[in-house]
This record gives sequence, C-alpha cells and structure tokens, in this order.
Amino acid sequence: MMFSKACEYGIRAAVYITLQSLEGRRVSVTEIAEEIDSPVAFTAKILQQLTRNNIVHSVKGPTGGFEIDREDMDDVKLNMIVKAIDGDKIYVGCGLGLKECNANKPCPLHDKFVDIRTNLRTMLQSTSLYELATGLEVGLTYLKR
Amino acid sequence: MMFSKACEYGIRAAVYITLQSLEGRRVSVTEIAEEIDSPVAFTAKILQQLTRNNIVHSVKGPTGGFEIDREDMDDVKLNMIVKAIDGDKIYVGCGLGLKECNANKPCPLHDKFVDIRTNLRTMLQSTSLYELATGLEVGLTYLKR
DNA sequence: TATAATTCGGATAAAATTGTCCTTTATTTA
DNA sequence: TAAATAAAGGACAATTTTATCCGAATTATA
Repeated sequence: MMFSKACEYGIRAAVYITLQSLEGRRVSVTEIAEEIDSPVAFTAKILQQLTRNNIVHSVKGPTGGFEIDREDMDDVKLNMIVKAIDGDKIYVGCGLGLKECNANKPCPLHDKFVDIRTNLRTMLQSTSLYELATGLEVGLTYLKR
Repeated sequence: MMFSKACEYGIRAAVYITLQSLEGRRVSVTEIAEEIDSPVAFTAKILQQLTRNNIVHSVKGPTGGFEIDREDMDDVKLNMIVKAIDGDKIYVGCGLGLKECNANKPCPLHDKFVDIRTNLRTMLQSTSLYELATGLEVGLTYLKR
C-alpha cells in the first residue's frame, strides 16, 4: 500500500527477530519466513540487506541465525529499515512524480502532501523495533496472515 | 512515492485538461503528453480509463481530443482518479501487507497508519480538479519536470 | 464522398519487482 | 578433522508494471 513487498517483509522479519531476541532466541530464515508468512528465499535476500546495514546481526553455521542486540531494539527505527530497502523515495519523491518539485516550484499537490509526508516521516523516525515487538509480546498485535 | 506511475500521469493529465478546458480548448493526447512530460502511448491508455470512468470526456476525429465539463471540474475529486487507476488498495491495504489486519487483529503498525491514511483519504476526497488547475493558471504550481 | 485527424483497443515489448535454486563460505560439534 | 548446519551470494525465472506499435472506428471538413 505504501511500501514495497520487500520492505513489508523486511519490517515484519525485523519485528519477529526482535521479539525472539527478547527471549534470547536466535532464529533462522526458515523459521522467520514461516512465522511472518513470507517466501523463504526472498526473505533471505532481504535479511542480507538488513545485515549489511547493521540493522540485524547474523551468525553462520549450526546454532546460527539472526538476532538483534537489546540496545539496537531501541536504536533501530522503522525509517532505517525503509531506507535500507526502498531507499529514500518516500521522503524525497513528489506525489505526482515530478523530478523538480519543491516549495519554490511546487506541483499542484505539493502543499497538500507536505503534512501527510511529515506525519509519515515522524512516525517512521520515532517508532522502534522494541516498541513494535512488545505489542506482539502482549498479544495486542499480530504478524501473520 | 505513493501512487503508481499510471496514476501520477492520470492526475497530471486530468489537471492539464482541466486547465485547457477552462480556456475552452480541447486537447489531444500528443499535446497532453508533451505538456505533462509523460510517454504518449502510455498516457493514451490511461486517458481511456479516465474516459470510461466518465472523469474526462473524449471526442474522436479532427478537432477531437479531451475535455472536461465545467461542472465536472468541481465534482471530480482526486480520489475518483486514484480509484479508477490504482483501485482502492490505498484505502484497503495494511501497511505491512497483512491480509487480515484490522482493529480487532491489528498489525504492529496498524494504529500508527490509521491517522496517516485518514489524512490522505480526506485530502483526496476533498481536492477537485478545478482547485488544482487554478493554481496552475495563476502560475503558482507546475506540471512539468 | 474522400481524406485526414483523432481516439479506441488489441498485441506485444521492455523494465522493474518479486521470487526460486544452487553453490560457496563460515562455524559448530561429534 | 569430518560432517552437518546456517547465512551469503550469484544466476535465473515468474509476475507485474510501464511502455510501444499498429490497425480499426469515428468524425470534421475540403
């Protein structure tokens, strides 16, 4: 609706890893994909991106998998995940797709979009993985289906 | 950023047609595509959709082209164009792509998205083609580049 | 009535996104 | 040290979106 599939899977995966890391569990791609209901191999690719961007931490070999440091659960905000996967088009782009659209030379929708975009950015910048995972833990929110 | 390319072109085209119809001019796809800086043939397809949805009016043959009735300039709101081209996924979908995500069984981002989506919907439902075209007329806004 | 201009609509192509598969590399443990 | 397990990464396939092309239908006008 707003993000690419890749980004959606990325967020869901990161939240699930956070939830499990809170319990001290390291999780495999297989388990992640099962739990967030996403294609395994594709999810693996996305996790590689998150790993390269230091958003999650990966460990190879038996007992390996993905985890997130307690500290990072607070420090990693959604905007970092979105940026790592979808780039910054959400922040930069014009609602009507114009290359040069800004306050000086605005498209007809520019001003109307400013608020919406600002709200979105603020939300993404202020929402941490920890916050999202704890909602899950309490059973208030869900990641599947 | 938020809409598909098709939808972006559709909105830009409709606004341009409105602007010209205000001057009593009927415009061809060629002119439209030139003025809004979009691929001609693709734009033609999108205009067909807008025509079928009674958002713009088309006339075949020489002196033919696209136009919008003065009345429709006020009645046609952006949400009608978005719906005609992108469907209602903007309104319906879950931010994280979950099939069953609602207030009863919300995804971790559900509540955070409700506001943003509501703002967007309100904006689209209340913005008319006439309003957008007048900004262009006065030279306050732009459709190109 | 013939011609030219224009939209309509179908078929197809190109590009981007989504998704799969398989080999390599690192690491644990028996 | 050998075997087994898991992520990394490259090549490829399927699907969706974006884009082009061309003949058919419509209509103004010479």
